[in-house]
Amino acid sequence: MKRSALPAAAPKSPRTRHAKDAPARARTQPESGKPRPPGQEEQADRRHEILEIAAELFAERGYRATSIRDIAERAGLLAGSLYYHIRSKEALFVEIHNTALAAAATRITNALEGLTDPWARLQAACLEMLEIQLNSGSLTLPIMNNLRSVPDTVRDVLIQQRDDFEKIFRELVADLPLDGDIDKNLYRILLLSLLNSADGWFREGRLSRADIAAQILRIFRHQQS
Amino acid sequence: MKRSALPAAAPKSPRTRHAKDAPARARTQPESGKPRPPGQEEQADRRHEILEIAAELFAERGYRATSIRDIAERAGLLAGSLYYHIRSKEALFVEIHNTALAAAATRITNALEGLTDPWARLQAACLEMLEIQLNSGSLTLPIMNNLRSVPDTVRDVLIQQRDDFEKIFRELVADLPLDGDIDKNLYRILLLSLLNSADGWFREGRLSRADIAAQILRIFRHQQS
DNA sequence: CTTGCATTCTAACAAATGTTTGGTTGTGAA
DNA sequence: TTCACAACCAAACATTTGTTAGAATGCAAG
Repeated sequence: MKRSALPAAAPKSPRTRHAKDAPARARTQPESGKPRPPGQEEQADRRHEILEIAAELFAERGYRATSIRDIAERAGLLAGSLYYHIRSKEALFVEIHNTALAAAATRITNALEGLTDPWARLQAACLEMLEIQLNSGSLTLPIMNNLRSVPDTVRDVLIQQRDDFEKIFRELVADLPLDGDIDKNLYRILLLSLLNSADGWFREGRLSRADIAAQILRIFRHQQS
Repeated sequence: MKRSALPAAAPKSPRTRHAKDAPARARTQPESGKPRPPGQEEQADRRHEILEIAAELFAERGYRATSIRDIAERAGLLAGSLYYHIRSKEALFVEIHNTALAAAATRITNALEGLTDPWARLQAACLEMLEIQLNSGSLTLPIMNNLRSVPDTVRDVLIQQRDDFEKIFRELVADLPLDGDIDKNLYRILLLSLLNSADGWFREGRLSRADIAAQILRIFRHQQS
C-alpha cells in the first residue's frame, strides 16, 4: 500500500509537476554496457531492454503487483511512454512468457548435447533449469507458477505454451529405466513443480546449484539397472 | 479487467442505485445448514463464514487479484460493510493464514496418531497435506506459495508462521533412515514445495489423493533398512 | 413503546490502476 | 535549413482499489 516513500512535501496540485524529478534517471544516456556502435540495431534494442526489466519485476512481484508505472520508472520513462513499445500489459506479459519459454527450451536442449545416459541427461536438464529459474535477471525465466494472479484471458495462452515446453521433460522421463509401479506422468509433474518453484525455496549460500541438482537426482533416481 | 458482466444498461448516475440488485443475496437468512439455535454463538459465526469465503477467494485468485468487493459480494454484503468484521485487507489475510496453518498443523498431527514407522508417518502426513491443499473450500488451506504478490509487511509475518508449521516435517524427516549423502534439509524443502503447490499440478480424475501420496513416497523413499 | 445494540447500507473519499491523445524533443537525411 | 520520424513527455481519462463516516435497519430487553 505504501511502498514508495514520498518526498514528504507538496501534497497539493498533483498536476503542476514540472518533470525532472519523478523518472529518476530520464534524459541520460541509455547506459548500455557495450561501447554501442551508434548507427544500427538500436531500434529493437530498447524494446528488449524494457522486456528484461518487466520480466524481472514480474518475476519478483507477480503480475498484478507489478504496475505499468513500476516498469516505466525502472526503464527511465513515464507510464504513458511505455505504450510506444508495448500494446498492453497483458500482451507484454504474454510476450515475455513466450520468449522466456523459448529461450529456456533452447538452453536446456543445448545443455543436453552430447549426453546419452538418461540419468545424466535428466541431471543436466535439472541443473540448467535451476540456473534459469534462479537468474531472474535475464529474459529466460518462465513464470509458470503463480498463474493464479494472472487474468483469465492470459492464463490460457500461458498454459498452452507451457505444455509445449514440458515436452522436453516428457521425453527425458520416458527414457528413464524407472520401476514399473512409478507413474511417469506424476514423476515428471512433481519434478517440474520443484524446479518451477525453485526461487521460492532456494537460499543462497548453502548448497550450490550443481549440488542441488545432484541431490534432486539422488532422490528421483530409482531402480537404476 | 472485465470480469463482472454489467446489466448492459444504466451507465449514467452511478450513485442513485437503490440496492437490492448488486449484493445478489442480501437480506435473506444467513442460510446456515444447521437448524440454528437462535440465541447463541451467532456473533462469531458470521465472521467465521466471511473468513472461509475470503480464504477460498484468496486461494484461487491470489491476494492482489481478490478485491474487498469480491469478498463482500460473495458474502452478500457491500464492500464497506465488511469493515464491521475486519480491520483491513491485510489483517484479514494474516488472520486467515494463521488459522489455516493452525488447523493444518492439528490435522496433520492427528493423522500421525498411532503410527510409528517413520515412512508410514511421512506418507500419512503427505496424504493429509494433500487433502488440505486440495480442499480450498475450508479454512485449512495455507497459501504458502504465491507469497510474491503479497505486500512486504504481510509476507514477513507469514514466513515466520510458516517456519513454525514446517517443524512438523522437520521432525518427520529427521526420523527417516535416509542415506547419509542426502541433505535432509533440502529433502524436506523439496517435499514441502511439492505439497504446497499441489493445487497447481493436481488434476482431478486421474490418480486419487492416496495414490499420489503413495507415489510420492515411492519416489522419496530411500535406503530403507 | 422505547431503548440499545448489532449489523448492514449509502455515499463518498483518495489513491492507484491501465490506457489514450496530442504535443515536444532530438537526430539523421534531403 | 528543412523535413520526417522515432522516442518520449505531459496531461488527462475512466475504473478499480482499500477504506471511512454517518445514516438506516432489525431485533431483543426493559
